[in-house]
Amino acid sequence: MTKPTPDPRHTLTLRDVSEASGVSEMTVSRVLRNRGDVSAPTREKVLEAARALGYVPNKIAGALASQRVNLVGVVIPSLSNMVFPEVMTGISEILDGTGLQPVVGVTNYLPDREESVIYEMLSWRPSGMIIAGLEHSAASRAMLARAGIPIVEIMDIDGDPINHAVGISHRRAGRQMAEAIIAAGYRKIAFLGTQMPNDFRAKKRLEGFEEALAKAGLTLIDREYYSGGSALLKGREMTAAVLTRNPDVDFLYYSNDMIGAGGLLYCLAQGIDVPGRIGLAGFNGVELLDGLPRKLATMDACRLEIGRKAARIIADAPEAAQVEELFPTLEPGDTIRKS
Amino acid sequence: MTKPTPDPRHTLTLRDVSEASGVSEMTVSRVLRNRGDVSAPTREKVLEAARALGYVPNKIAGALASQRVNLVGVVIPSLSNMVFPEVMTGISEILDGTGLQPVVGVTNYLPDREESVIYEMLSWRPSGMIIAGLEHSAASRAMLARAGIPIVEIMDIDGDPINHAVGISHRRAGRQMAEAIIAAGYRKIAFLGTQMPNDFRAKKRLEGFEEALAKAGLTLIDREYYSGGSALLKGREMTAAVLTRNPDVDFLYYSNDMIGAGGLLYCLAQGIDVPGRIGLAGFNGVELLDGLPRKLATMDACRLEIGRKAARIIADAPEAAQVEELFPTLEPGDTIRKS
DNA sequence: TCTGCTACTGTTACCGCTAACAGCCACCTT
DNA sequence: AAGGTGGCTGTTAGCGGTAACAGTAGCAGA
Repeated sequence: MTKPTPDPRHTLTLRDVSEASGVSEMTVSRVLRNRGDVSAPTREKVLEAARALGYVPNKIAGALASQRVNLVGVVIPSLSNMVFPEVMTGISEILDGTGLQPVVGVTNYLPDREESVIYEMLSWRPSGMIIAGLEHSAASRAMLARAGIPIVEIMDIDGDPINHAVGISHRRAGRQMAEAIIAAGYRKIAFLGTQMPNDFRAKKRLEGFEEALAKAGLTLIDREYYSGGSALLKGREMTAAVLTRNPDVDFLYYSNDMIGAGGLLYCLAQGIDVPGRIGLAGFNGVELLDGLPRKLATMDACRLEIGRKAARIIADAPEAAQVEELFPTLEPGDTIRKS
Repeated sequence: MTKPTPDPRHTLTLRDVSEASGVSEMTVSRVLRNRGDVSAPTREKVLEAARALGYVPNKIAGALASQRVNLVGVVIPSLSNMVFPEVMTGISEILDGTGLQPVVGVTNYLPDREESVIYEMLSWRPSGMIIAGLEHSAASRAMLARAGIPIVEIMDIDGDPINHAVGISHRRAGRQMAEAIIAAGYRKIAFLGTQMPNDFRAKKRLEGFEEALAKAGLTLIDREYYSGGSALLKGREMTAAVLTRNPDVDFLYYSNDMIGAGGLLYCLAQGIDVPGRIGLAGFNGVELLDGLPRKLATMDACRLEIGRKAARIIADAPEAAQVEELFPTLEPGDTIRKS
């Protein structure tokens, strides 16, 4: 319970260290950054003084003078989604070796908020930006395009990137899942997903899904949306609703694993034969699924790898814009009949 | 797929806007910050020019000149924990109205990493710092103490804060849970938790728990630790292991809800009578629990409120150090016998 | 002995913005 | 008419570092 400032003096600057060690500020700066030649004894003296004083460099001044900022902005829609923390892990993993540091901004799926987060971040002149999705306001795109730094849009590649992009085709992912379901013999298929008008990737998956259904002469026999609340619980509730409305449905396609898991638990509790009577599938490949009584069919979104590749692009800052497509694998689990 | 810099010129500065609008840089600065008196026509002209050019202010220069940084450092052990995203929500909620902005740093429960994250953050001279836990290296404590900004340690209050603190007593939480369990008539109690040597809060809960057991003349009849992997799955596995070793155990106390949920699913699948034959309890009150077939007993850690209060302290920057204790409520759910 | 080079340290001029203060003008006031 | 007074705009001097360049000393080679 000490006071925050035990020492009444001003915050320390290079000058303080310089005076304490008897060399110029420039030499102190060199020692602290490990740049240029400094004799061993001087270096020792300086480090000693800096340590004794508890000096912490001022990066604001440093960045202004050197025109270099070791920050990478990362803009994502949500932290509670389970998927973005994993992307962050991939990013940190790569950035850790480069002296670059990620700074996270959260948009809550709101375009306005995204715009202000981007603006705020750019005003700190980061070395690069990583942003989820390809859909941004015109102003956001313009800001990013003229920032003069590498921009990487992640998660999705179905669209026109500002600069670089790393992700999967959600449209294709939806299509693939539909094809697998149809091949397994299911015909009365329902969709259950988020209401969120701004979850463009879920929307694209559904588009691809319906496209493939149409090609097989099928249409969704029901759809159910939710927003907010406990995803697991919503999964149960929505599943109950669909099964009541359409007792003859034979497949439930969920827009994410969490609600899929809720649905699975519900079906099992009802004693429904899964995957015989009803099949289930989600999307994402969250590790949570490993602990369920039965393994939910899903598709891995390559989150870790997306984070890694995006960070690598920022670190390398290649001249030419690149688009890296990753290919998610369909994991049939135990909730789709073996055809 | 445009190039990142459509315009070959240097990045824009106040001077560019000033020239474009025919007024001094100072006036532009005033308009852009909404500070001081500027005539309506001038303001219009400046805003127009800034918008047309796509000017984004340089906060680095601004911060250096004004000695004010609208950043709040938030240091947490992990993002995938489910608990910290909620704390972040509380923080953002309050900070949103103040012009302050949170910047997250993740330590992965490593003291060394915590130290460097703190150092890095302080070097940006934030307006305040929010840090999880009371246990930090001597160097970390020293840096924070002499930073001259409000420091709020969150989650825990069993210890000696550097400055402010907001949290619950985990020792007391453990004790309370033990008392409830004993009161319900359980006697053969086992603990299942994380191995993590640096999860001090889980450790304190266990201490409090054992303390209360001891007072009733009981000791844990078994304990099982894990690290890494899917918590839900680990919960199943550990539960199986404990039940095999000690078929007569009658209560399983989990260090978090996720493994508790795994244990619950396992017990239900085995047809074990919960809470008759075996009782279960976790810790945290994660919303996931709402979707389980049966509601797991738990204790709410007040995460949202902790985030809010911490942010409020930073925003108000009170002179006197304050310690705010919150009191978690025990939610018996359906997995403890009604005594 | 003088030159040239290397190893080390210091000096100067900013980086882009803002605090503080200094005008200037129109309009009152007395 | 002299002296406020407020509204608006500009000037100056940094903020705390770093790039670029300028010494200085010591030593090897010619």
